[in-house]
Amino acid sequence: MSPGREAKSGPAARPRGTLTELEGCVLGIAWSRGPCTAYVARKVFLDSPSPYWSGSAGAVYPLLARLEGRGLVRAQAHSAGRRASRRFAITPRGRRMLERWLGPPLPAWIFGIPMDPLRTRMGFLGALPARRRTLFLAEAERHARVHLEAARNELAGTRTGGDLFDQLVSRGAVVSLEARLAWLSGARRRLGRSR
Amino acid sequence: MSPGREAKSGPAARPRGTLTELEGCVLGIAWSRGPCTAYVARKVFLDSPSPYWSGSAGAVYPLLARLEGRGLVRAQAHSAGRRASRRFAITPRGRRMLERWLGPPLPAWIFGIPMDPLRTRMGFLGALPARRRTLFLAEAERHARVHLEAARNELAGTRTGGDLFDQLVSRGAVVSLEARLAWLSGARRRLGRSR
DNA sequence: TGTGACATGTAATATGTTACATGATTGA
DNA sequence: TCAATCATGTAACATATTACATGTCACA
Repeated sequence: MSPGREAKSGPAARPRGTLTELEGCVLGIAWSRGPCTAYVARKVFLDSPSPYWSGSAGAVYPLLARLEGRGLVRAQAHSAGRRASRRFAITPRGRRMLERWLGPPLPAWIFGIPMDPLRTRMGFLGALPARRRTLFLAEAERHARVHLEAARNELAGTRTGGDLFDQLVSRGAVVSLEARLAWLSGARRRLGRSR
Repeated sequence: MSPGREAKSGPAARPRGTLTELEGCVLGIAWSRGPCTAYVARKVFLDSPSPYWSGSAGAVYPLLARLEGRGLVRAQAHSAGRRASRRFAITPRGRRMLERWLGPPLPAWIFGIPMDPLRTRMGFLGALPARRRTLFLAEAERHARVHLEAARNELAGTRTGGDLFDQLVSRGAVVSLEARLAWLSGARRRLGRSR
């Protein structure tokens, strides 16, 4: 009945032959964009509306060095203009690892309830005076609408030009934000009634 | 139009007077459960269907020591049976910090598109042969149904006994899993058509 | 008397963040 | 020529994970 728990991808003694989420993601970028520089990979995160990864240089450059050390990408010298640079191409081995990371099978935690900092806070909202609770929900709903709008524009953009899987990703973001907005509205009504 | 980006809570030179998500959460637990031991706080994560935090001892014990050092909780000696133990009670200062963490105002990243490892993978599904893509979606949908069922049971449980905010949290998990399931079904239909 | 669950920690480790340093390119 | 942006890194750091060590309790 209960879906159960399993070790999640993270630091400290990570099993050999696995990838962190960020590593899998960067490897996927190297696959989908073809040979690309570290900065191009960073750009994906820097431009992404999802705040989960910052795309910080301190994450991406060492990560690509790590993937190179494991033989999952290969660096090619590449001179853009006068400046030396390196392009990372996925290797056949990297390709196999990417497929394994994509699954199936997938570790169980992947399917668990995704983290949502708003939901986390909702559980402790009783610690706020009623007036601030109302403000909390109003602010959350306002921002949720803005983000939903942005995600819908993004989806419209991918419909003309992006590939099918980009569309599905954008669609996933939209439905998740729609669900959150609906949930917030429900919470506001619920709390309004029980005031 | 675009919601923009902002520094997220994380390690390295975190601004004074802020809390990580896990710290805020544990502080909230100390508030909602009243004075409680570290193990009670761990239990919340260990028993939670959300895989985001493991509730590992190595996270929670040092975290509570940190909160104590900042004067946000106070440890009371407490002998359960013969064994010495410590109960952590939230202080007035901790209470104020909790309220600040809860917001409003909240940092912008809180409202961003939540992380979803399934959505991340969807973007690279083109790297799999069509047959494995189908398996991926089938497995994902199957697990999604199981988790949704569990979340609905959880929600039913909070309706009889839990407080209002616990209900809202459970409800949030349900709508998020419903949205994900609907999205996965849509993706399966979409990929089936374009085969 | 021993086995397993409960409970409290510590140690070692990999990760990703902020902040910084540096050089190239663009354009006002 | 100066500033801003693009681009490639490195350094210091806090965090949370796994794995381990240890002790207590119930109960068979």
